[in-house]
Amino acid sequence: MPQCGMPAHGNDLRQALLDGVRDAVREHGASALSLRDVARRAGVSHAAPAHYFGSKSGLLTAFAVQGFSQTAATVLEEIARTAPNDGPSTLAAIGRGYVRFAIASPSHFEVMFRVDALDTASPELTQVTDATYALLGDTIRRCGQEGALGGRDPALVAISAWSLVHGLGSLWISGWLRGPRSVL
Amino acid sequence: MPQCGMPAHGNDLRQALLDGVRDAVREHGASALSLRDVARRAGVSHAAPAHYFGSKSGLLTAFAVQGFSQTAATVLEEIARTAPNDGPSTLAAIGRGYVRFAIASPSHFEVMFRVDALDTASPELTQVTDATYALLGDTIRRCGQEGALGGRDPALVAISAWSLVHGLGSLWISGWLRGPRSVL
DNA sequence: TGTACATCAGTGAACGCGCGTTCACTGATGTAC
DNA sequence: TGTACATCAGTGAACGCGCGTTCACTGATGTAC
Repeated sequence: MPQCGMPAHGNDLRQALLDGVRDAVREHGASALSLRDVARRAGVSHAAPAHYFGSKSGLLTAFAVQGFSQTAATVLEEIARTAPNDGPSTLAAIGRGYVRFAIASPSHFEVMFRVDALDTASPELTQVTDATYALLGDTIRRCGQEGALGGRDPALVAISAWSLVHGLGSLWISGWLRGPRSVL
Repeated sequence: MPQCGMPAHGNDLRQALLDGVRDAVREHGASALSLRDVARRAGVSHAAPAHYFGSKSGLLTAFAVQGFSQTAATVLEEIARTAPNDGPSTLAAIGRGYVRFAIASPSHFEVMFRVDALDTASPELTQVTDATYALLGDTIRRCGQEGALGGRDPALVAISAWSLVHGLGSLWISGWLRGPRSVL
């Protein structure tokens, strides 16, 4: 936390800028995001973000990386509080964690899948997405070993499971499942 | 179709502008879409879109309306070629149609769910989304009447079914299920 | 303790750009008589 | 057939704006001696 009344510095400012992205996306949507707005929210000059993140896509990529690792953390948390510890229970826990994160952090979730706005070549991004999704693959493989897939293709199970929770998170965020225009 | 070499007129131009949106979104993503680029693609002055659609959000809303009615058309087509005609088969056909449309028309699919860029108050939009999603509700109600829900809450079945196909379409479009960065 | 120097986080002014919208207009088309 | 008029789709110039990026700089902090 920055000292009271003082601008943030160092890692504080880095985090303050990422928080600015989160708030700006929540308020105006990811399409309308601007570096200058983010800098304004963090209370620094509009050139500061470039100093830390190089460019707008660098900032968004760092924000997406944060989102993926928070997703992993939420998922692991959900697994940890789950019993029994078998494959299908773990898979269900992953799903709950994924949706919980999407609903709790819609700005992150939205930017994470705005592929056209990210530096997809970023090693940090590659690493964190690989780590996050390895969890899913491992768990489904475990389900297979435990005979819980009933002969289904593990890859299809993975795609189905992921689609279900990803769609649920997306629809919730875009508002079709709640509010006055809810269709259900 | 406009005559060869001549600029489009009337409904032709309207359609040419919508086609311009489709191509621009496909090439640069929905975030980067500009009225001027769309007009350039349609071969008209940059003030022409305003003449037909009033504003940028008017253009995007018209594009989303087109997307929703094409979704409905694809779904109906898929239902028509399906036998038998019972609730569950129809539900599966709706899912296939939905995903088929998303993959065939990624630009439309993307804009349809960019809620923050649309005139959500538009009566045309309200009407076409209501009509599209009524199909889902009706079919699930039919499944219930046929005893095919096994006592499940119809609303939850609807959300699950929609989440599954929506997530599949979204993930496919954003590229996580295909290409060199495919995680599966 | 004091002096000189290096570092570097963050500044602020400047740049050129493409944007969405507005508006008076043009010129082709259709209608009335 | 010819003339006068109305319509309106689309033009093009102009507007003010906020944007992302660049860059020489400042000034606080830390280190060497």
